[in-house]
Amino acid sequence: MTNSKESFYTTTPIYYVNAAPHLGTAYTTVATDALARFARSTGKDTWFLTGLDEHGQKIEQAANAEGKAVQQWVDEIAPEFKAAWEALEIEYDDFIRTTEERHTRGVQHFFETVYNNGYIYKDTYQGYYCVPDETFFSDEQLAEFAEAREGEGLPSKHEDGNPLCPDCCRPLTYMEEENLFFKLSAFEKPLLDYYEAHPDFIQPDIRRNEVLSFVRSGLKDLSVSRTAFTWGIPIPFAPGHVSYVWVDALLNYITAIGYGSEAPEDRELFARRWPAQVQFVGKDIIRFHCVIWPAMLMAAGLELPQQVFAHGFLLTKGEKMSKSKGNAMDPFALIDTFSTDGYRYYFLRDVQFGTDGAISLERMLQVYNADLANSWGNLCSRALNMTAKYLGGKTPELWEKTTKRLTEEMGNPLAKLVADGLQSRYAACFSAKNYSGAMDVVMQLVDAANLYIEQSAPWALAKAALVEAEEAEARGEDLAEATAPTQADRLAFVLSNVLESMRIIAVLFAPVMPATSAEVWRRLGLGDVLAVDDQESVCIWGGLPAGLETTVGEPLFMRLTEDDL
RNA sequence: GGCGGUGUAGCUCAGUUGGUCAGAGCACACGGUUCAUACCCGUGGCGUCACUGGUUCAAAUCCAGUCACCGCUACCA
Repeated sequence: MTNSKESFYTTTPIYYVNAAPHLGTAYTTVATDALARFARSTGKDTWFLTGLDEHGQKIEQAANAEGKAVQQWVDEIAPEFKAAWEALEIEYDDFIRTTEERHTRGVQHFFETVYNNGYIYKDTYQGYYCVPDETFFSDEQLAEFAEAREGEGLPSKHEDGNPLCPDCCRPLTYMEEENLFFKLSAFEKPLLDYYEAHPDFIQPDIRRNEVLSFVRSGLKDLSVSRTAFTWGIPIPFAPGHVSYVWVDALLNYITAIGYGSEAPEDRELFARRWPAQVQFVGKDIIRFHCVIWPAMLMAAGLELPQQVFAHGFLLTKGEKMSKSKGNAMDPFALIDTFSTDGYRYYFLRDVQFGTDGAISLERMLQVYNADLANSWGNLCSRALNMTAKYLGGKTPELWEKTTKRLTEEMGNPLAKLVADGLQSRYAACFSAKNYSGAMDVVMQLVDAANLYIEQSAPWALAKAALVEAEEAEARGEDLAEATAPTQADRLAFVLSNVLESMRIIAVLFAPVMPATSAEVWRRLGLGDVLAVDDQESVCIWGGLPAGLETTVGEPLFMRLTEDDL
């Protein structure tokens, strides 16, 4: 443990095992992974947590429906998620499941602590309950439904006087259930004060505003225990009660890093990791993460995470999916077509993180071909080919020798672009979770490198160098002793600039496209592992050593056509 | 109903505090080039900046109103 480094703890929500990994969960997880990789590359002591939410009535029912023991059932599902994350190159540091002992212990510790702090009390939950749907409805929900029904001239009550279920229109039953309640209402003011004092706590601002207006409208206490089923974490001081799943689930963020454990190493770990720097959530669960979660932490006397960042939804509206070829928007199918890196790039590049984004196969194909196959992949191809053809497959030896003179003579737009704050612009985008902007910054260098090749025409320099060599030989001169730069020097200069750009591009693309960046690293002769912990200095122009053996290799990204979809 | 947001080229969107702000990328068309994955480079848009009115020497950019679309308005997760 390198305690001198700054700690960076980031999380995804834990996913409910009731549904298989899908586009949405993959989106959150990829975004978190990219940020974690970026944090590592800037030297942060990074910890990336993801996991599974395995409790609750639905899980119990789903397992029962298949005639399996619940634990066995969730044990069978968990590997599906791990396989999905592996396919997406998700480099998590810890994977927590809420059925683990460390989690149970932490949740129970939390309940006892908050109970002792006076924020939990026993009361009766009263309300209308839909037996077939197994759902309680609030007075507000019923009133809204009744209004809508009456607006259509339909009855909102059954003959027996009970209201009808807003979901299924069957009559509801009045129920009473003894529950433990969390005094959420007590935190209305503290939360508002906290939001006020920490404007970045909830991001983007749109979500922050939503939360603000919600909390300002008043908070009601929250029922945090259930007695109707048993698949949950037993509450120590309330026999027969299990934790409400959301309370259980939210606590994973701290139980995974030692909360509730008396062991010295766990206490140390917790002290080091908490509070988290960034917690990613989908916009549908901000209330739990921006209201209930911070209130829970306050009640337990713990610090709040520095930021909860809510991303938008991926919309496929209007998209005619190619049903004939199977479920085209299944992550695994997309990875098969576009590769893991292509998948990761598309979702982070083409969708503004934080707002909803329209995605489609056609668009994905365009972005993949334009940015990855044509621009970045082809740049590598042409540069490595020319290096092999003109320079014998080695990075040029001239850095010290003629760089300065040739820069004065020919200019160096690539070095200038990099020196002009490229990496810092990129880093600023990552700090703002603006993945799209970060990718745009890198693409600027890719485009500039392709343009540079076109304008400096290494193939012409190669021919000129041959001519020059022949003429020198005819005169009996040795070009190696020439004082002025030769055409061969110019050729080497141009290609070394391109290769150096590729090195920096690979470093900057690595958080989003780890596999291809590592491959470019290998082809440049820089080694089998691309591991950076000081991105800023690694991205200073001129870091490519001379004399490395380069490899041409297969195209990084195969161009695709609609027939491939 | 209340609160909030959005409406800019075919598509996705940039446009800080009002004055080269009418833009970028993609897509499309044509031309050039050949190191490369039919790739790269260049050229091409008379877009009412949703509509109306107002403030100003000057508004996509501020104000008012209208229209359209969207989000939130708590306990399945």
